[in-house]
Amino acid sequence: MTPTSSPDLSNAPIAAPALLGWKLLHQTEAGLTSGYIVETEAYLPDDPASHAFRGPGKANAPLFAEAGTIYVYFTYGKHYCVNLATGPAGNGQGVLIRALEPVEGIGLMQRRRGQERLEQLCSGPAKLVQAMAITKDLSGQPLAHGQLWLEPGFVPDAIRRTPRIGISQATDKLWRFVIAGNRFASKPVA
DNA sequence: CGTAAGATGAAG
DNA sequence: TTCATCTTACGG
Repeated sequence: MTPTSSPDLSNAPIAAPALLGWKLLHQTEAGLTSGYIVETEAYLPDDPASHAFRGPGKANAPLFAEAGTIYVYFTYGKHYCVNLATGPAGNGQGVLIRALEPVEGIGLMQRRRGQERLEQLCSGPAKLVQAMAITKDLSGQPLAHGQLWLEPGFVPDAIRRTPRIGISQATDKLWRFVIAGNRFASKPVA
């Protein structure tokens, strides 16, 4: 099976595993950084753990935009995380990008993170945002070549599903997707 | 208005 | 296990 030219973002639980293996790229003045997506989570409109659950607000509006819109949120007083909106416009759902396998701009990412080990560079939703220097300015914008965009990578041979990390509601749903055995995940799974 | 809790990470 | 440190949502 070969990668298609764009991932299926029609529905979060489909998009989340479909995004695994895709390369996420970010271009800044400092340089290009990129990595293969190795861990994602799906969030749905009627999902109490989702930022979209209580309807559109100031910060979460991009989740209700058309598929492929970038949603960057701030949390815990110091961290940013990045999502891609999925589903039709008006439907609040998306996929949280939780970990990357570093590919390009590794030196730049190491400097931004103050961290040498590749396994710790992008092994968490806020880590990869820091490594790639993704900012809230991108929230609400579409994926765009030369800014933040996706390119085909590889097709994972095995994907594991687990409960999502860091939530207190809907913990029974298996909406976290990880490439089996990948050592760049936030919490690797066999 | 005041306040609590949050899709986290790093240090102790 | 604790704490940093800010935004938003919700209660009074």
